[in-house]
Formats: sequence, C-alpha cells, structure tokens
Amino acid sequence: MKRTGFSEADCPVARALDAIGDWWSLLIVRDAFDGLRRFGDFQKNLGIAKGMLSTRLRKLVELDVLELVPAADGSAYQEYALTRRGRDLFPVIVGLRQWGEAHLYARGEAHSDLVDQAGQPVGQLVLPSRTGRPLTWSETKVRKVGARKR
Amino acid sequence: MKRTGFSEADCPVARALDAIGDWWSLLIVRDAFDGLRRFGDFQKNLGIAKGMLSTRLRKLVELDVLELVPAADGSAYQEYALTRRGRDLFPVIVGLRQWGEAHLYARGEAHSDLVDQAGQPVGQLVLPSRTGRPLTWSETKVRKVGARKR
DNA sequence: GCTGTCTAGTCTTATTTTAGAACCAGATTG
DNA sequence: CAATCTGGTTCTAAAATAAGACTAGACAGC
Repeated sequence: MKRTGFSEADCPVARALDAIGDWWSLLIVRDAFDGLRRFGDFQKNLGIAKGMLSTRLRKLVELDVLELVPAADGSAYQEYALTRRGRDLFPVIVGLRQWGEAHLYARGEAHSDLVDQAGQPVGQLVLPSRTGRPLTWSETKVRKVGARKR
Repeated sequence: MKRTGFSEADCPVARALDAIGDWWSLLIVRDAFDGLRRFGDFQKNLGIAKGMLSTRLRKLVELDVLELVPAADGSAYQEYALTRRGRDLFPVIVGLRQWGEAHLYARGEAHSDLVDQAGQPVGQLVLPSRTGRPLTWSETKVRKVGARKR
C-alpha cells in the first residue's frame, strides 16, 4: 500500500521525518556536509542504485535542502550544493553521529570522528534552556499548540 | 532487492540510520519521550499497522532502545520503556523537531512545541568545541580513523 | 571534427517492504 | 462465565527498492 505520510502532521518531528526520514536522504546530506557535490560522487560513495539516487536528489532539491549550481570546475555539468535549509540539518546529523558513536561500536572499533579546525574532538550536543542552562529530556515536555491531535 | 544495510559502516551516522533510520522507529521513540508505553497507545497515536508496530518494537527492544517492563498499573500486561540508550536519542529527536519547526511550517501554522518545566520555550541545540565555544558546520570536519572507506 | 569515454541520468525487472484487514489467544471486566 | 480489551500474528495487494541495461549529451585525445 502507499506509504503513510506525515506532511500534514502537527508534530514537527513527524513532518521532518516525512521530508528526510528515509534510508538515503540523510546519508546524502551527510555526504554533502563532507563536501561531495556531484551525482557520480554520491553514487560511488554510497553504493546507492542510480535510480534511487536520482529520485532522492530530485526530492531534496524540491524540498530546498539541496540546490543545483553550475559545476565549480567550469564544466557544463551541475553540482548539488547544500542550501541554508540543508545546512540547518547539521545538528541532526551530529546527533545521529554521536548516538551511533556512543552505542553502536565495540570498544576500539574503527569509526570516523568529528573534530574542529584544530583537530580537537567536539563536545556533546547541548539543549539550552532560555537562560542557557543545559536541559535533559526529563526537564522538557511537548506543548500542544495546534488544533488536531499531538 | 533486499534493502541495503549499514550495520558494518565505519561512519556512525550510517550505523545509526541503519538501526533507527526507518519511517517509524523515531516516531515510536518520540512517542515514548511523550510518555507512551503501551502497544495499543503507540498503535492508536501513530495510526501504524499493528504488524509494522510489532516488528518495529521487537527491533527496538533487540537494539536496547526500548525494554519490556511490567505494566505500571499492576495488570499482567507489559509496557515498553525507554532505556538509557533510548533516552540518549533525545538530541536527535530535538534536532529533527527544531529543523521541522523552522522549515516545514507556514507562518502561524499550528504545531507542537518543546518547553521546559516552567513552560518556557527551549533554545536551539548547540555543538560546543572542547573549550565550550559553539561550533557551526563549517568549523568541523570528519576525521577518518578506521581502516575502510569513510 | 571524429571517435571513444565520462557523466548523469532513465527504464526495466525481480525482490522486499509496507499497509491494511482478518484472525486469534490470553487477560480483564461486567 | 460471557463479552470485550490487549497485544499481538497471518494474509494479501500495492508500493518501494536494488541492480543492471541502456542512453543522450559533454569532454578529451588525436
């Protein structure tokens, strides 16, 4: 049957997942953060079928997460570049990275790592309160503002 | 063909998406953060097919994101509770929520909102450097430590 | 400026996943 | 102790995915 959609949901989490919550989209965005920009580069790096990649890139462009720009090397080809909206996914990617790093690797198992410009490992993501105090999950709740459920 | 897997990937983002990056898992976890614990509650709230939910819950328990505990009301039923590993997904959910909120709603459109215990809206997720300075995407890079690609 | 190769796709097909409904066993309620 | 609620499992049709064959236009060498 047709896959369930959440593009109308009142919950931003549901809407976000509806937009980019499939197997490939966030991996494409991750690669874009790593500097990949060309169709062939994504295809080689991810090992994704070209048809899938084509569909996904088209959707990401439609969503204004990526945009088509003239190739940087002056050729007639085009490249996929992150938009502002795409760059705003940075915390999501980092969150997944830190969770995966913390819970999905055996001790000593090789994995890539996020570092700052000086090569120093970055800290953990922090959710600040309005006053700047770090908040944990148990100190927050979801307030329903809309009309419908959730 | 069988869906591609990334459980062996060197990149923690890929491994995390392999574990919880499907349409439903993160929505189930979101609901768990909102306090839902029973099969029927998830099923009603998400409108998910029971077969899907059953499969997803089993996988989340296997991954140790959720665990089965005796029902809080003393009945013979069981409930699904977030584990430590599940609670650590909080920043991921919040990241998706903030992105969705910022980019997927028209001005004034109703949506749910994350607030602290005093009812104050929370701030944006922050990625601090080791010294505590907030970092943007352009100030970080991925260091490859493993043997294989990415 | 012709030929071969590269890029960026589309199309086709087999297989897997999903949605939705029907069904069922054990627990709980009246 | 009969009806209903809870928490599933099983079945089927439709949709998504993977993988490879195919193609049009760009580009590079000669």
